[in-house]
Amino acid sequence: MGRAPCCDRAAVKRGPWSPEEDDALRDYMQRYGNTGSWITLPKRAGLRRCGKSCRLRWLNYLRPDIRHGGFTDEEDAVIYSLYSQLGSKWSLIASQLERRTDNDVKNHWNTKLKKRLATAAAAFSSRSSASSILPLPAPVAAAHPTPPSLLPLPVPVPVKAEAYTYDDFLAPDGALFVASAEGSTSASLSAASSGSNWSAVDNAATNEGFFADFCTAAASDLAAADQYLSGFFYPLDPTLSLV
DNA sequence: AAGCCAGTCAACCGCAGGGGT
DNA sequence: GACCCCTGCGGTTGACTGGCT
Repeated sequence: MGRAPCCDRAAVKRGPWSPEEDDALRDYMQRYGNTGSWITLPKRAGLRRCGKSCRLRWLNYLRPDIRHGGFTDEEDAVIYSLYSQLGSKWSLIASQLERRTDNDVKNHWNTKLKKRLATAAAAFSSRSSASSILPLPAPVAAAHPTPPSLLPLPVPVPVKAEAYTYDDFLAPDGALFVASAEGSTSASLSAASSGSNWSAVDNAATNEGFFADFCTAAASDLAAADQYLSGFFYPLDPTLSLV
């Protein structure tokens, strides 16, 4: 037996909102706010809509304090970094971006960022002299459990302006960082405990030692490594990993 | 000009979880 | 503890749009 629907589907309008409906909801929210429940709001506002639909319309579109589209490079950097750590926690990621909604961030990721990342990964895989030993999975393919130590996130997340370079992956003594965490799915924790703070590490480490292989391969092709890394993995502020 | 196709994004759906009883 | 109600979330769908043939 299925779950009871939240409203009478035959009695409510569905699909795109008309300007008149937008006006009605906006007027109501600006006059009274949602002092009751979303379920009862349509009746109070004179709308033939499901309460959930009203909530979504208001939160994702009509609310005055949100922006649509036009994601900046810095915002992209935050999204890449947080996705690499948190997976598809869109509301959490959106909360780290000023005036962005989870739906907007999710759409932006699915339509642009994910493809950009896959294209770059494929490009690196095909041109790297060491590509034969690189499994090169799509680095963002698998969402993984959120490390408890990463939460709660500071607001807003500080982000370095520049992207990673190969040098960022060298330990202070010049050794490759990942050499000490090869194959470990908790590489990010190792990074944190050793004073590093590379969000990319955890992401890459979820892929069966991919990152260790990558660094080994990259040692013979630094230019390719730089190109691959820059623009996709960004160092975060140390406090993010060391809560 | 018409048809096709890929990209974009608003909206829907079902589930999880919190709070109240 | 069990149940119900409601909100919030993430995955998915489908309408729309613009570019290409």
